[in-house]
Amino acid sequence: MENKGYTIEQEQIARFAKAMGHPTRIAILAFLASQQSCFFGDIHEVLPIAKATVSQHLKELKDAGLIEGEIETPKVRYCINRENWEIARKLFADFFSDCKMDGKCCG
Amino acid sequence: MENKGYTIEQEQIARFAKAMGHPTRIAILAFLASQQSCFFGDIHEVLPIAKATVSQHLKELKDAGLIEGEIETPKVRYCINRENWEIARKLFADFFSDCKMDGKCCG
DNA sequence: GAAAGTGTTCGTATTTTTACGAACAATAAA
DNA sequence: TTTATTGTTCGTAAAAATACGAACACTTTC
Repeated sequence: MENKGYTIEQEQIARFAKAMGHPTRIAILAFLASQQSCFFGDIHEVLPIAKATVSQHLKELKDAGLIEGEIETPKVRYCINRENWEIARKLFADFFSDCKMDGKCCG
Repeated sequence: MENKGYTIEQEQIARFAKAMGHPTRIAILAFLASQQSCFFGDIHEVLPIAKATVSQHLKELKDAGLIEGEIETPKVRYCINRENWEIARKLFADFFSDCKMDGKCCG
């Protein structure tokens, strides 16, 4: 249960990054963000992998908080989790602007 | 060797994200970005893991293009790769702003 | 009730990741 | 030449990630 010396923010950005660390999951997020459709079947249709695998990737994105799922019988609708999406956007933006390098490496 | 239907950008952002998908590597990047030091020994000193493991994480960050290493006998200096850092910054920023959701999920 | 459509879960196999100590290489110092 | 210092590489072990088909659950339709 101990965090091993990393900050909460570092753990959080790593968790988001890890969830985004696979092309399939990036494609899923991009598809959902594009608002073309939110149904599992349509997501599966645009991906070159088995539905069981798609389901698995969706679960990871959900566990990371980037999306949410909701049954809409007989289909399942997945959505970007807007709140966490904004948190992630900000975390990454801040992370990348926190580079103090002004022209060269440290002394 | 085939890309499986994902775009170059999707593959690229996934590659960056994967490299950032571990708290230790986020901590390393933050440390390097903070310009406190660039030497392996100092990086190792602030982390709770064996030097072999630190070296391994550094290699992954280097392979992803986020940092670069240079021998400065008898030490080794690691730096943020500014060019790719900027590419990554932009990729993530664009990715997160590409969410078309205006208030609710898709129809 | 049987059959079809939609996804999830299970079991499994393969690969990758993470972590460590020990051994190694290279230079500098004694 | 021996000894320290600084990191990398090797070998290995354990855990996690990735992918698939088969089986399952649930509703709707026939």
